[in-house]
Amino acid sequence: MESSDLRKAGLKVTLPRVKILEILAGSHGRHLSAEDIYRVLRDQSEDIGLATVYRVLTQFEAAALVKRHHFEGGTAVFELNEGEHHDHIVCLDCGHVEEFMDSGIEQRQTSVARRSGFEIEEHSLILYGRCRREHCPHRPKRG
Amino acid sequence: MESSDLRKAGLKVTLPRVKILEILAGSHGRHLSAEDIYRVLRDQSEDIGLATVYRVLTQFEAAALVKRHHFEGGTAVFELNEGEHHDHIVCLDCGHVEEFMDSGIEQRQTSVARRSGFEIEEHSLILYGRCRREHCPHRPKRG
DNA sequence: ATGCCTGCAAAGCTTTTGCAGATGC
DNA sequence: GCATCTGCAAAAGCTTTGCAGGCAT
Repeated sequence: MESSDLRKAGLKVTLPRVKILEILAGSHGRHLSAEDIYRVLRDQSEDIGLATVYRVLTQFEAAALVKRHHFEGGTAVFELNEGEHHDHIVCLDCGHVEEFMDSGIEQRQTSVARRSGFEIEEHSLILYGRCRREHCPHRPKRG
Repeated sequence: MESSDLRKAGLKVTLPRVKILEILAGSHGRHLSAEDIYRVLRDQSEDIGLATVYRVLTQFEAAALVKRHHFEGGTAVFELNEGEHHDHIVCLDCGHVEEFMDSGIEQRQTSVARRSGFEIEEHSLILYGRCRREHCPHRPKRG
């Protein structure tokens, strides 16, 4: 994920865009909100406005460079679009997010939709639960 | 769905609450936003504030009288909680919502979660597609 | 040089909250 | 009578937009 991807998407290679891509790439699968990214930028002493973060993320989404998700709680989170589709399990205690893909679920979705006379364009599947790990601090906020 | 349900939930039987229950019950499965309900109330010349609609819906949700869903677009929609669980297919053209339940999907969700070390508390599954019906006007706004 | 980008501030939209008065039980 | 409830208006939270200047190509 680099500058060439920006060019390919018809976007000029600018500092904010490159920085935001880097942050998403370095998030190790964590799903970041606009505010999260903005905070990281400030920590790096980058002079980039929150509005720009939103604008860039929206452009990235339109260019299919990132995916936007609406987990519980009003704020959207973003992750790099690595190509292969997956769904999410979110821990209600610690906010930890795990990704999964189950072709059985995908298939049944398609047939359920067809049975109802729909042609699926996309879907959103989010499981909410408890991960019960040692590191899980039973705090409801994302770390 | 009547006054007794309110009492059972520890809520006083007041005009706004009864009216809102009625509107949800009379929506024939349509999923209404707070604003939708507020509009219906105004049409009925009921002098009930939008803040009250939100408050009542939140209380109803806590009392498990209604379910809240976040379909695409920032606004939440509500439906009566009739007991049996189901998921949703939303038409991207006309906003038509169909409900479904597939025990195969439910089962696989549980096993996928267990495999990841989670215990599922709840889930959100929404399919987005095109219903392609005669009545489907290809307009993106909810009718 | 030109047109796309950005920062800032202000606005937009949905939802929540504070408060004084009203209402159910 | 007393606690709960409601209307209004104001605030809050997330996100978008207008505008004037800045930067990539």
